[in-house]
Amino acid sequence: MPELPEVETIRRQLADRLPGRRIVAVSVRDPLLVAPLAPPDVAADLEGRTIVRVHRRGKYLLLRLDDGDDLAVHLRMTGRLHHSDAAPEEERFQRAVIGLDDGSHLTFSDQRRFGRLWRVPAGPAHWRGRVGVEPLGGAFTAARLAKLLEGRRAPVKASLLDQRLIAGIGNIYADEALFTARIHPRRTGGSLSPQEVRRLHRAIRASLRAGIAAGGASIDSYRDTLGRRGTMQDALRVHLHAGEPCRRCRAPIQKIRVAQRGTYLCPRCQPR
DNA sequence: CGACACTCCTGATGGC
DNA sequence: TGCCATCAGGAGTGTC
Repeated sequence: MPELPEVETIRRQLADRLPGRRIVAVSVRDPLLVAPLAPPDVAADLEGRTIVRVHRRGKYLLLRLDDGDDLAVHLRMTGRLHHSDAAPEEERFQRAVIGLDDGSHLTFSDQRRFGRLWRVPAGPAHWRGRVGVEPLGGAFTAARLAKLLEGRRAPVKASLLDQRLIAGIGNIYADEALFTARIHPRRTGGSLSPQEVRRLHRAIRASLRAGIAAGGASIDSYRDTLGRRGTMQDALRVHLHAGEPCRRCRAPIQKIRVAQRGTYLCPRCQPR
Protein backbone atom coordinates (compact mmCIF):
# COMPACT_ATOMS: atom_id res chain seq x y z
CA MET A 1 0.00 0.00 0.00
CA PRO A 2 1.38 3.37 -0.88
CA GLU A 3 2.83 5.22 2.08
CA LEU A 4 5.12 8.23 2.11
CA PRO A 5 8.07 6.54 0.30
CA GLU A 6 5.83 5.19 -2.43
CA VAL A 7 4.05 8.50 -2.95
CA GLU A 8 7.38 10.32 -2.90
CA THR A 9 8.74 7.96 -5.56
CA ILE A 10 5.76 8.78 -7.75
CA ARG A 11 6.09 12.48 -6.99
CA ARG A 12 9.73 12.58 -8.07
CA GLN A 13 8.94 10.87 -11.35
CA LEU A 14 6.01 13.13 -12.13
CA ALA A 15 7.93 16.24 -11.08
CA ASP A 16 10.32 15.53 -13.95
CA ARG A 17 7.58 15.20 -16.52
CA LEU A 18 4.39 17.10 -15.64
CA PRO A 19 5.28 20.72 -14.90
CA GLY A 20 4.40 22.88 -17.88
CA ARG A 21 1.97 20.33 -19.30
CA ARG A 22 -1.57 21.42 -20.05
CA ILE A 23 -4.47 19.08 -19.37
CA VAL A 24 -6.34 18.60 -22.64
CA ALA A 25 -8.74 15.73 -21.94
CA VAL A 26 -10.05 14.16 -18.75
CA SER A 27 -12.05 10.94 -18.70
CA VAL A 28 -13.31 9.80 -15.31
CA ARG A 29 -14.53 6.22 -15.72
CA ASP A 30 -15.47 5.63 -12.08
CA PRO A 31 -17.72 8.26 -10.48
CA LEU A 32 -16.66 7.12 -7.01
CA LEU A 33 -13.18 8.49 -7.69
CA VAL A 34 -14.46 12.07 -7.69
CA ALA A 35 -17.66 11.76 -5.66
CA PRO A 36 -19.65 13.72 -4.68
CA LEU A 37 -18.81 15.63 -7.86
CA ALA A 38 -19.94 14.36 -11.25
CA PRO A 39 -17.28 13.10 -13.69
CA PRO A 40 -18.25 15.51 -16.51
CA ASP A 41 -18.05 18.47 -14.15
CA VAL A 42 -14.61 17.40 -12.94
CA ALA A 43 -13.44 16.94 -16.53
CA ALA A 44 -14.69 20.36 -17.59
CA ASP A 45 -13.11 21.90 -14.52
CA LEU A 46 -9.66 20.46 -15.20
CA GLU A 47 -9.43 20.68 -18.97
CA GLY A 48 -7.35 23.66 -20.03
CA ARG A 49 -5.46 23.88 -16.76
CA THR A 50 -1.69 23.67 -16.75
CA ILE A 51 0.22 21.69 -14.12
CA VAL A 52 2.89 23.94 -12.66
CA ARG A 53 4.35 21.84 -9.85
CA VAL A 54 4.15 18.35 -8.31
CA HIS A 55 4.40 18.19 -4.56
CA ARG A 56 3.30 16.05 -1.67
CA ARG A 57 1.77 16.31 1.77
CA GLY A 58 2.06 13.04 3.70
CA LYS A 59 0.50 10.43 1.45
CA TYR A 60 -1.36 13.05 -0.58
CA LEU A 61 0.10 13.76 -4.01
CA LEU A 62 -0.59 17.32 -5.10
CA LEU A 63 -0.56 18.67 -8.65
CA ARG A 64 -0.46 22.46 -8.49
CA LEU A 65 -2.65 23.97 -11.18
CA ASP A 66 -2.13 27.33 -12.87
CA ASP A 67 -5.29 28.69 -11.25
CA GLY A 68 -3.62 28.29 -7.85
CA ASP A 69 -5.46 25.21 -6.55
CA ASP A 70 -4.01 21.75 -6.06
CA LEU A 71 -5.37 18.62 -7.65
CA ALA A 72 -5.06 16.17 -4.76
CA VAL A 73 -4.67 12.45 -5.39
CA HIS A 74 -4.80 9.78 -2.70
CA LEU A 75 -3.96 6.22 -3.72
CA ARG A 76 -5.20 4.63 -0.48
CA MET A 77 -4.72 0.85 -0.71
CA THR A 78 -4.42 -0.18 -4.31
CA GLY A 79 -4.35 3.02 -6.33
CA ARG A 80 -1.74 3.45 -9.05
CA LEU A 81 -0.66 6.36 -11.19
CA HIS A 82 0.82 5.48 -14.53
CA HIS A 83 2.40 7.94 -16.96
CA SER A 84 2.69 6.84 -20.57
CA ASP A 85 3.88 8.55 -23.72
CA ALA A 86 0.91 7.28 -25.69
CA ALA A 87 -2.75 6.70 -24.84
CA PRO A 88 -3.11 3.74 -22.46
CA GLU A 89 -4.93 0.56 -23.39
CA GLU A 90 -8.27 -0.12 -21.75
CA GLU A 91 -7.83 -1.89 -18.44
CA ARG A 92 -10.23 -3.37 -15.98
CA PHE A 93 -9.37 -1.14 -13.03
CA GLN A 94 -8.88 2.14 -14.86
CA ARG A 95 -10.67 4.91 -12.98
CA ALA A 96 -9.51 8.00 -14.85
CA VAL A 97 -7.30 8.95 -17.78
CA ILE A 98 -5.87 12.45 -18.08
CA GLY A 99 -4.53 13.44 -21.49
CA LEU A 100 -1.78 16.07 -21.64
CA ASP A 101 -0.74 18.47 -24.38
CA ASP A 102 2.43 16.55 -25.27
CA GLY A 103 0.37 13.46 -26.09
CA SER A 104 1.27 11.69 -22.86
CA HIS A 105 -1.36 10.33 -20.48
CA LEU A 106 -1.68 10.04 -16.74
CA THR A 107 -3.79 7.04 -15.74
CA PHE A 108 -5.31 6.40 -12.33
CA SER A 109 -6.22 2.77 -11.72
CA ASP A 110 -7.44 1.20 -8.51
CA GLN A 111 -8.66 -2.33 -7.81
CA ARG A 112 -10.39 -1.56 -4.57
CA ARG A 113 -11.75 1.86 -5.41
CA PHE A 114 -10.62 3.51 -2.18
CA GLY A 115 -8.52 6.09 -4.01
CA ARG A 116 -9.77 9.64 -4.51
CA LEU A 117 -9.06 12.66 -6.67
CA TRP A 118 -10.25 16.14 -5.81
CA ARG A 119 -9.39 19.82 -5.94
CA VAL A 120 -8.15 21.63 -2.82
CA PRO A 121 -7.07 25.20 -2.21
CA ALA A 122 -3.30 25.54 -2.25
CA GLY A 123 -1.47 26.31 0.95
CA PRO A 124 -1.25 24.93 4.46
CA ALA A 125 -4.67 26.03 5.71
CA HIS A 126 -6.56 23.12 4.16
CA TRP A 127 -4.27 20.54 5.75
CA ARG A 128 -3.91 22.07 9.18
CA GLY A 129 -5.37 19.76 11.78
CA ARG A 130 -5.80 16.90 9.30
CA VAL A 131 -2.20 16.19 8.33
CA GLY A 132 0.62 16.52 10.80
CA VAL A 133 4.35 17.16 10.60
CA GLU A 134 6.35 15.88 7.62
CA PRO A 135 8.62 13.21 9.13
CA LEU A 136 11.47 13.92 6.71
CA GLY A 137 11.22 17.69 7.14
CA GLY A 138 13.30 19.89 9.41
CA ALA A 139 10.40 20.45 11.80
CA PHE A 140 10.32 16.79 12.76
CA THR A 141 12.81 16.64 15.58
CA ALA A 142 13.09 14.19 18.45
CA ALA A 143 11.74 16.95 20.69
CA ARG A 144 8.73 17.35 18.41
CA LEU A 145 8.08 13.61 18.47
CA ALA A 146 8.36 13.63 22.26
CA LYS A 147 5.75 16.37 22.43
CA LEU A 148 3.41 14.49 20.08
CA LEU A 149 3.62 11.32 22.18
CA GLU A 150 3.58 12.99 25.58
CA GLY A 151 0.79 11.67 27.78
CA ARG A 152 -0.70 9.43 25.11
CA ARG A 153 -2.29 6.25 26.33
CA ALA A 154 -2.87 4.70 22.92
CA PRO A 155 -0.41 2.13 21.59
CA VAL A 156 2.53 4.00 20.10
CA LYS A 157 1.88 2.32 16.77
CA ALA A 158 -1.61 3.86 16.67
CA SER A 159 -0.06 7.29 17.10
CA LEU A 160 2.48 6.64 14.35
CA LEU A 161 -0.40 5.77 12.03
CA ASP A 162 -2.41 8.86 13.01
CA GLN A 163 -1.95 11.20 10.04
CA ARG A 164 -2.98 14.20 12.17
CA LEU A 165 0.19 13.75 14.21
CA ILE A 166 2.80 12.65 11.63
CA ALA A 167 2.12 12.62 7.90
CA GLY A 168 2.81 9.62 5.73
CA ILE A 169 3.63 6.67 7.98
CA GLY A 170 1.57 3.57 7.20
CA ASN A 171 1.48 0.01 8.43
CA ILE A 172 4.68 -1.17 6.77
CA TYR A 173 7.02 1.61 7.88
CA ALA A 174 5.47 1.80 11.35
CA ASP A 175 6.36 -1.85 11.94
CA GLU A 176 9.86 -1.41 10.55
CA ALA A 177 10.58 1.77 12.53
CA LEU A 178 9.39 0.24 15.81
CA PHE A 179 11.57 -2.81 15.20
CA THR A 180 14.61 -0.65 14.47
CA ALA A 181 13.93 1.40 17.61
CA ARG A 182 13.36 -1.80 19.64
CA ILE A 183 10.00 -0.61 20.91
CA HIS A 184 6.95 -2.85 21.32
CA PRO A 185 4.07 -1.48 19.22
CA ARG A 186 1.65 -1.77 22.17
CA ARG A 187 3.74 0.43 24.47
CA THR A 188 1.87 3.65 25.09
CA GLY A 189 3.37 6.79 23.62
CA GLY A 190 3.50 8.38 27.04
CA SER A 191 5.53 5.51 28.48
CA LEU A 192 8.53 5.98 26.18
CA SER A 193 11.73 7.24 27.77
CA PRO A 194 13.52 10.21 26.17
CA GLN A 195 16.11 7.78 24.84
CA GLU A 196 13.42 5.59 23.29
CA VAL A 197 11.82 8.62 21.67
CA ARG A 198 15.17 9.57 20.17
CA ARG A 199 15.65 6.05 18.85
CA LEU A 200 12.15 6.06 17.39
CA HIS A 201 12.72 9.44 15.75
CA ARG A 202 15.88 8.21 14.05
CA ALA A 203 14.23 4.92 13.09
CA ILE A 204 11.22 6.60 11.48
CA ARG A 205 13.44 8.75 9.30
CA ALA A 206 15.78 5.89 8.45
CA SER A 207 12.90 3.57 7.49
CA LEU A 208 11.22 6.16 5.28
CA ARG A 209 14.50 7.10 3.61
CA ALA A 210 15.30 3.45 2.97
CA GLY A 211 11.88 3.08 1.37
CA ILE A 212 12.47 6.04 -0.92
CA ALA A 213 15.95 4.83 -1.84
CA ALA A 214 14.45 1.46 -2.78
CA GLY A 215 11.73 3.03 -4.92
CA GLY A 216 9.01 1.93 -2.50
CA ALA A 217 7.67 -1.43 -1.37
CA SER A 218 5.73 -3.45 -3.96
CA ILE A 219 4.06 -5.89 -1.61
CA ASP A 220 0.66 -5.91 -3.17
CA SER A 221 -0.18 -3.69 -6.08
CA TYR A 222 2.14 -0.73 -5.74
CA ARG A 223 3.95 0.26 -8.95
CA ASP A 224 5.75 3.45 -9.90
CA THR A 225 4.56 5.69 -12.74
CA LEU A 226 6.34 3.50 -15.28
CA GLY A 227 4.73 0.33 -13.95
CA ARG A 228 7.86 -0.86 -12.18
CA ARG A 229 8.05 -2.50 -8.77
CA GLY A 230 10.06 -1.06 -5.91
CA THR A 231 12.48 -3.25 -3.98
CA MET A 232 11.77 -2.24 -0.38
CA GLN A 233 9.63 -5.38 0.13
CA ASP A 234 12.90 -7.37 0.00
CA ALA A 235 14.49 -5.23 2.70
CA LEU A 236 11.68 -5.41 5.28
CA ARG A 237 12.89 -6.97 8.50
CA VAL A 238 9.69 -7.78 10.37
CA HIS A 239 6.68 -6.75 8.30
CA LEU A 240 5.15 -9.88 6.69
CA HIS A 241 7.84 -12.10 8.23
CA ALA A 242 5.77 -13.90 10.87
CA GLY A 243 7.41 -17.09 12.11
CA GLU A 244 10.78 -16.35 10.56
CA PRO A 245 13.82 -15.83 12.78
CA CYS A 246 14.59 -12.24 13.77
CA ARG A 247 17.65 -10.97 11.93
CA ARG A 248 19.06 -9.56 15.14
CA CYS A 249 18.37 -12.31 17.68
CA ARG A 250 16.85 -15.30 15.82
CA ALA A 251 13.66 -15.29 17.92
CA PRO A 252 10.58 -16.00 15.76
CA ILE A 253 8.84 -12.87 14.46
CA GLN A 254 5.34 -12.51 15.90
CA LYS A 255 2.19 -11.26 14.27
CA ILE A 256 -0.34 -9.55 16.52
CA ARG A 257 -3.14 -7.05 16.04
CA VAL A 258 -2.64 -3.44 17.11
CA ALA A 259 -4.98 -0.56 16.27
CA GLN A 260 -6.96 -2.84 13.91
CA ARG A 261 -3.81 -3.54 11.89
CA GLY A 262 -1.76 -6.65 11.36
CA THR A 263 1.43 -5.93 13.29
CA TYR A 264 4.79 -7.70 13.10
CA LEU A 265 7.47 -7.56 15.76
CA CYS A 266 10.32 -9.40 17.39
CA PRO A 267 9.14 -10.27 20.92
CA ARG A 268 12.71 -10.42 22.20
CA CYS A 269 14.09 -7.23 20.62
CA GLN A 270 10.86 -5.33 21.31
CA PRO A 271 9.84 -6.26 24.87
CA ARG A 272 6.69 -4.81 26.43
C1' DC B 1 -9.76 16.24 23.27
C1' DG B 2 -8.29 11.33 23.11
C1' DA B 3 -9.24 6.64 22.08
C1' DC B 4 -11.50 3.45 19.44
C1' DA B 5 -15.07 1.15 16.57
C1' DC B 6 -17.20 1.32 12.25
C1' DT B 7 -17.43 2.03 7.23
C1' DC B 8 -16.16 1.90 2.49
C1' DC B 9 -14.33 -1.67 -1.45
C1' DT B 10 -13.06 -6.10 -3.89
C1' DG B 11 -9.43 -9.68 -4.78
C1' DA B 12 -7.34 -13.28 -2.22
C1' DT B 13 -7.62 -16.86 1.02
C1' DG B 14 -9.32 -20.68 3.87
C1' DG B 15 -12.69 -23.97 5.46
C1' DC B 16 -15.84 -27.53 4.46
C1' DT C 1 -14.48 -28.42 -7.26
C1' DG C 2 -17.48 -24.92 -5.61
C1' DC C 3 -19.38 -21.95 -2.47
C1' DC C 4 -19.33 -18.71 1.23
C1' DA C 5 -17.36 -16.24 5.01
C1' DT C 6 -13.47 -13.80 6.30
C1' DC C 7 -9.47 -10.91 5.75
C1' DA C 8 -6.64 -6.93 4.17
C1' DG C 9 -6.35 -1.62 5.52
C1' DG C 10 -6.15 4.42 4.96
C1' DA C 11 -8.78 7.73 6.44
C1' DG C 12 -13.20 9.91 7.35
C1' DT C 13 -16.93 9.72 10.59
C1' DG C 14 -19.34 8.87 14.80
C1' DT C 15 -19.48 7.70 19.80
C1' DC C 16 -18.26 7.80 24.51
